[in-house]
Amino acid sequence: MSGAQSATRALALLEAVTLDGGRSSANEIVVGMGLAPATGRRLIALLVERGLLMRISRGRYAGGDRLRQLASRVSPHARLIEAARPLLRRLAQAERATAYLGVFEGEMVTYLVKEGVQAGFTREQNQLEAYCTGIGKMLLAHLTETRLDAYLAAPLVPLTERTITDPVAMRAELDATRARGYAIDNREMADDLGCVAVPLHKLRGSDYAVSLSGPPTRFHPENAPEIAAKLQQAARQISQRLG
Amino acid sequence: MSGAQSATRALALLEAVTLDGGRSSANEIVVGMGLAPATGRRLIALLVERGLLMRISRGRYAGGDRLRQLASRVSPHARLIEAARPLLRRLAQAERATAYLGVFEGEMVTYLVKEGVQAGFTREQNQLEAYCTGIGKMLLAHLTETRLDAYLAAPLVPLTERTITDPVAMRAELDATRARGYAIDNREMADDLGCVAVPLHKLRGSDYAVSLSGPPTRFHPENAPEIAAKLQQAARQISQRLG
DNA sequence: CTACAAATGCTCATAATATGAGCAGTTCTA
DNA sequence: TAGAACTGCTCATATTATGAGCATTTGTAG
Repeated sequence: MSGAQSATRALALLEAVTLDGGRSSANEIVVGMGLAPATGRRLIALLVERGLLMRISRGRYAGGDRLRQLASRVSPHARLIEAARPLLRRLAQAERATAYLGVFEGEMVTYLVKEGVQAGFTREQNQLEAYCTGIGKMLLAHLTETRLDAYLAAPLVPLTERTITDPVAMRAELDATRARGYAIDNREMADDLGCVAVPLHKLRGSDYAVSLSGPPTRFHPENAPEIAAKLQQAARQISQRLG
Repeated sequence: MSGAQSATRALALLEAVTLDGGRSSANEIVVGMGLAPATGRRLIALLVERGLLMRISRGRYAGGDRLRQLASRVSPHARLIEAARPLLRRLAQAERATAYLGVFEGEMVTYLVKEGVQAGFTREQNQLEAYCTGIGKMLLAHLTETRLDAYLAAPLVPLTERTITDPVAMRAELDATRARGYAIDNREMADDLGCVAVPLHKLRGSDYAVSLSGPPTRFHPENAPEIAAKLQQAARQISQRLG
């Protein structure tokens, strides 16, 4: 608030000109904001030089290409990732397991956060098949009917003996998952891995899920309710953090 | 360049933080730019307040939602529109006709500029069917095979007795148009309207075309070569203006 | 739970910096 | 061709940004 008057003016001008979209002349906007014409032109020249504004004709300016370049770097997940990370780290340490945050993108699961035991091949930003992971099945369970039809049109390649590859069986599994409120992966992706996942509903337009995974002896369907409860608590705290 | 130091710094910081995407701490970026920490934090606070940056966690910032909002207002056509407008106005006045600039968007033609005689129902930003206008046929003639197949899958509704509604005939017409280098609309959209259009190739990723239209007595196929020549000259000047 | 480290928020004197008026040159329009 | 609007420049003034330093909060690690 205090200080940075010229920066404040420059940003206000950037917004005003961009939102106007070249309808009014720059001078009109400048004086409309109560600025001296000379000051306004200086700031506009600066914004043009930086590519944030673009001169479209005599006295007309509009948002520039650099604005799009910068906006393309804005990750809609960034805030959620950093809100979830510390909670997932704590949970992973307490349970001596690995905690994930994932989202369904392009028919696959993207892992946005991985915290805890650093075993396995998964890394952040990795994409994995959805049908054989806890997070994947949890997210598939909340797909619309048409989206799910499209997804199940492709063959489900088995990764272990227990991978569900039959579309009918998968639909039943997803129905059960939705009814239960959490997903269970019992050695469907790897023989030495079990997993439980719970949803993080409709944050910022997408559906996310968090999971906890580890050795199948502990991450066994029998222990799933207890693990799911802890995940649900973490999910609640994450949602709370985002306000 | 001269003046506006704090604005310059704020914009540089906005770019640096956004491009970094929350990987480095804000402090690192600030000192990396040679700024005093206090100054950097002031500017970051300002950018956050304006929504251009968003705090993702302790010391971590990334591009904010307002950046996307502003970028969504950036019209990729804006520069071309204003570059073309004065030339089309001059041409329209000299020929006592109406000049248009159009682009193919969403299977239809969007009229970006209309200059000259203000008759008819067309307005800027209006979308019209492509198959019965000069600009539309010129743009269709440069579509890829698959895109044209998709376009011609929908029925061509006749607007006058002369509208081309047969897909086979339309393909022949488009081949002729491409070979000829300009499109002719001989009362295909309205009984009292003729039109000639020439392309403005691949400016900023899209294909645009400009046209001149008026009464069918003057805008008759016989006069098309002469009118097309004038349009081509205008098209050349427009391209030149964009550098 | 405790302690540590880093980020945040604040004040304040200094002088560096933005300001805006005014003029000259340019570019577009009528 | 004439006129108007945009553009680019200089310069003295004082408004305004600056950055150091300290107090507070917040998150992390042991």
